[in-house]
Amino acid sequence: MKSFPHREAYRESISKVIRRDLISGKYKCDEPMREQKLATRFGTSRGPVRDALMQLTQEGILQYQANKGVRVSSLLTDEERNVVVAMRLELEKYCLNKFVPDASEDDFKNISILLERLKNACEVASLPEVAENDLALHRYWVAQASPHLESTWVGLSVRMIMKYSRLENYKQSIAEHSRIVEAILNRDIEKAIYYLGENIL
Amino acid sequence: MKSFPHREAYRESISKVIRRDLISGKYKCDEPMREQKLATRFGTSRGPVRDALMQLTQEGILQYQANKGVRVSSLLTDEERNVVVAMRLELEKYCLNKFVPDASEDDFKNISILLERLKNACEVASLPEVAENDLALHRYWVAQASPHLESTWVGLSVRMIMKYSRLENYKQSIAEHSRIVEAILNRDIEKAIYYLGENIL
DNA sequence: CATCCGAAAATTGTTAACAATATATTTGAC
DNA sequence: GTCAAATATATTGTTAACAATTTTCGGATG
Repeated sequence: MKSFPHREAYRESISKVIRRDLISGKYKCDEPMREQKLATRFGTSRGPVRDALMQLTQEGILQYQANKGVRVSSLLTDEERNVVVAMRLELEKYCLNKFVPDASEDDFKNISILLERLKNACEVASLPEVAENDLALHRYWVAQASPHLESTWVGLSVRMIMKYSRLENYKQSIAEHSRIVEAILNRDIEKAIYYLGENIL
Repeated sequence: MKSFPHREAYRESISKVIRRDLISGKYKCDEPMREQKLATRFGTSRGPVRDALMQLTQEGILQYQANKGVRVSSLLTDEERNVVVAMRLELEKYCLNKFVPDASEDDFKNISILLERLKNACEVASLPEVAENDLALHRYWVAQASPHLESTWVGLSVRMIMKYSRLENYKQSIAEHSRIVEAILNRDIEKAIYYLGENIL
């Protein structure tokens, strides 16, 4: 039994956990993130933790100051959020256009699974779970259509979701995503993009 | 004489140099970047080099594979580039709208200096210099208007410029930026944004 | 000659110790 | 008691050594 398949799981898995904590509001705004504390929490040395923190800084949800470490970044202003929304929508529309015609049966199956997971999370009504599965679903077609732009998309989406999450409308979230996925399964690009526009705002 | 004012210059300065090298095509596509080689080149250990490489990876110009390090990322497709252009334009329009009304005399002076530098670089006709000063000028109003979105902007802009640079039209670049800056100095937002749209594409 | 296997080399991933900086605490003068 | 300087503590930045993985290369085998 291997404890880690490819060693590089560390950086990614640590940043994933911290990202989730940030989305679920576990850290206050401007609160400093201490490397040693996180390192002991994750059972590693400070190295991989620093990697993860730097990645999140680049995504924009943490803020770095020389010799002072990173703090939780202040939220976007309403105007900034609008810009981010517009950019994300632009990006994701392109991805759907690209993804829908070429999608395989496997893709359809994967999307259905992700939608199911989102539904479950919504029924349990656990905000961080909902956020994670919401992003995972969208991320799927982004990654398939354009690996190049995936990291850009992550940065935009996470910060958009942190500002204020409509995600608390669990029923609505289920309905919106069901419509999008249904349109995709029918290879109806127009409809998929239309419902996407209703979902992302 | 201090050898480094705030220690954290390393990460930033190293990534700046590597970014310039990448823009000027010093590395072939898919070429692996060896950490030790870079470390000796910059006279540091591998640590700061890894930091810089990870940052550039997050910007999207390098590509990471577990246990294999980073390679030069393949270029955007034409379609992807169009999306990136649209996103950057969206972002930068917002920044100009925000920046122009509130800009101080110091801001005007700084912009004029940056424009002058760009002109000089264009006359020397050194592509990497032109690219750097082009980005530095645009970056100024982005940073002033929205520090939150600065790193997002950097990622978009660098990848846009790497794809194919209209920058080789040195005369045109000077004219375009002169017009933008002139409009800004007159606090004419409409015109500034109009000329920006002509410049970014 | 091609190919598979294994050892050696090169490279990345992680760690702990050390250096430099920032923060908190104490001390002392007034 | 208050403020400032000095000291101690905590935290980040860097490094070199070690561990794990990947790549390279030589040789045995068919």
